[in-house]
Amino acid sequence: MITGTELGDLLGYQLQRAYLAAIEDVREALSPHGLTPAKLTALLLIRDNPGCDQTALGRALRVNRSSAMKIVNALAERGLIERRPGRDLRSNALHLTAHARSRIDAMLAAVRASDDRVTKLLSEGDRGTLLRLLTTIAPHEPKTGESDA
Amino acid sequence: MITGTELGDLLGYQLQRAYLAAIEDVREALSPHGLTPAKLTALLLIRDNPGCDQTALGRALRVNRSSAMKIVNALAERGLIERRPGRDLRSNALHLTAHARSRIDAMLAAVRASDDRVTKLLSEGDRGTLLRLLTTIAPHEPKTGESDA
DNA sequence: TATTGTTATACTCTATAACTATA
DNA sequence: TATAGTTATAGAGTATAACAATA
Repeated sequence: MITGTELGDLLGYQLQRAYLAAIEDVREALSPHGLTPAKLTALLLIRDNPGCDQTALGRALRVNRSSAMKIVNALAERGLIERRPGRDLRSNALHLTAHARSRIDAMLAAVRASDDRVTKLLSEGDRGTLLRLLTTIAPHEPKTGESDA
Repeated sequence: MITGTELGDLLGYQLQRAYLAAIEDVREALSPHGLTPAKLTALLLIRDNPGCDQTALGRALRVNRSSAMKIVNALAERGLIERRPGRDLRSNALHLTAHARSRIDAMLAAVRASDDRVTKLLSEGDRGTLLRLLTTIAPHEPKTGESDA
């Protein structure tokens, strides 16, 4: 196996390696549920913000309206969300279906089990520290706005 | 801005957010050098493993031979690496060009500056801790092997 | 038989741009 | 004029599958 001596000291590089390990694990963990990690994220955002529109969802996911629509379409096709009339005639209000509500706990359990596998070499304290440091790097704040046309 | 209450406690989710923040920054930092982060990683791996072949490079990058070739082609087209005769008539030995050697320090400086920007809210000690925890999650070991046909 | 490089092809994700219907 | 949703199209990155040359 070839390696890079200098690479290991680069924080961005280690961040990517850890991210790739985590995404691979969680993708596999969610595949029996028929969802990708990104689609579950969208589902959770809709659950926590019932009635939000597609544009706001896209902003939270950091994708543009066109990409947000593909995700919403996929979730709607699977019967996990529905588009209801929105605050005006242009916008949709997104809501979970009863079917999604009955399945979302199992999906979250799969994600938590994946988190545990990925961090199995860390102590409980280290996990908390890691979560804190990562949250410092990418806080939960509104960002610039969409770069749409 | 909509947010997910439960999302912030998921380590994989925070890992992704931090990774996306970092990759966006470093991609911009490297764009004046005409390289993506993945291509600089390949360049560093070749520098640290002169004479390696494309298959070994692909394994280190966790992509298959076909994808590795695209990266090698891109670096060769930019005059940063060259294919020399390898250990047998099937394989290439990859080497940096003098041109790459003259530029790689500036590229690394750009990456380190990006690392600093991304972690600007962390103390020096926190940066070391983060690097250690991330390395624990994804150690530098040989993995399974390529899933090629 | 297995391996290296290569090519062709397809799939996923995302972006840009334009259109429509509202506001 | 601006906004929400939609559609068509294109680009980047990756994967699979096959082939030729070599081992």
